[in-house]
Amino acid sequence: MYRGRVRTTLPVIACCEPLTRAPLGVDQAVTLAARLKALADPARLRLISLLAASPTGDVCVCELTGPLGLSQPTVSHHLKVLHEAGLVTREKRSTWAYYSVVPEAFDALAQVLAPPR
Amino acid sequence: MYRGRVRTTLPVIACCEPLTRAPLGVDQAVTLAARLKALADPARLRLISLLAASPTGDVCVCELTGPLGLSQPTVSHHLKVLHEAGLVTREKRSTWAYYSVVPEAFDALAQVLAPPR
DNA sequence: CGCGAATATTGACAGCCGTCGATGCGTGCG
DNA sequence: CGCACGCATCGACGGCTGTCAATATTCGCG
Repeated sequence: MYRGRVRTTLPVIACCEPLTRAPLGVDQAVTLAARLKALADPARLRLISLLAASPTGDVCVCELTGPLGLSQPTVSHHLKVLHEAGLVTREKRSTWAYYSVVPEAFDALAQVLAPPR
Repeated sequence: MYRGRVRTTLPVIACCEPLTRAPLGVDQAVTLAARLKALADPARLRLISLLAASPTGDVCVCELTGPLGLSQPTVSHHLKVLHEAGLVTREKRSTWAYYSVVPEAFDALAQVLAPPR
């Protein structure tokens, strides 16, 4: 069974060929599903878009709770999930935590989802 | 709140720009998350790859339960989820049901996930 | 040192999800 | 007609998940 969270941060660029090549092994499917699951949430998608839309490319948590309309612990939770999936990076500057997207991860995902032909 | 399944089949090609443009509205985020959530499961990812790997492009349910190691009801359930998300089509021929992938849907997803720059 | 601010962690709770066995439904065949 | 087969649906169950309030942690500053 594939149940059970993937705890450690996923390898920078994870898996596999275009998804529509060979019949995806169990392990690859689990890994890819974990990363997609991290994305498959409205709040996290909006977080990603907010990070990407920033001129500087990184945003501190305090600027994210407002636009999302979620509590600070919840935002921290979502950012942690995204971080563990290797989709964002965290940089702490004194008391503030600045998050930014990892373009390579999204590039890899886009290629995996590339349609046949 | 965004809770609650998206019941009807999603529009053939759903949303939005590259995800890394404008700060994604709530509705768009919910729609996109629904489609990603349909993909974010190991069994369903393997189903997709099995469908895509078929020479004819379509596979009947009876040929899918074996490779996946899941019961027939479970496989039917996953195919239903994929169908409601607009990721696969179903065609019934007498007693058999043949499923195939919808390339346009994956193309759209790949473009939405395209990284910044 | 001690306070305040920004985050992270914990605990709790309600709702969703993947899985299976049992059952229903439609179709072709003898 | 009646049976067998392929598939979908139902009901149930255990585990996971998103959310918040409360609390812990870390850091700068006076």
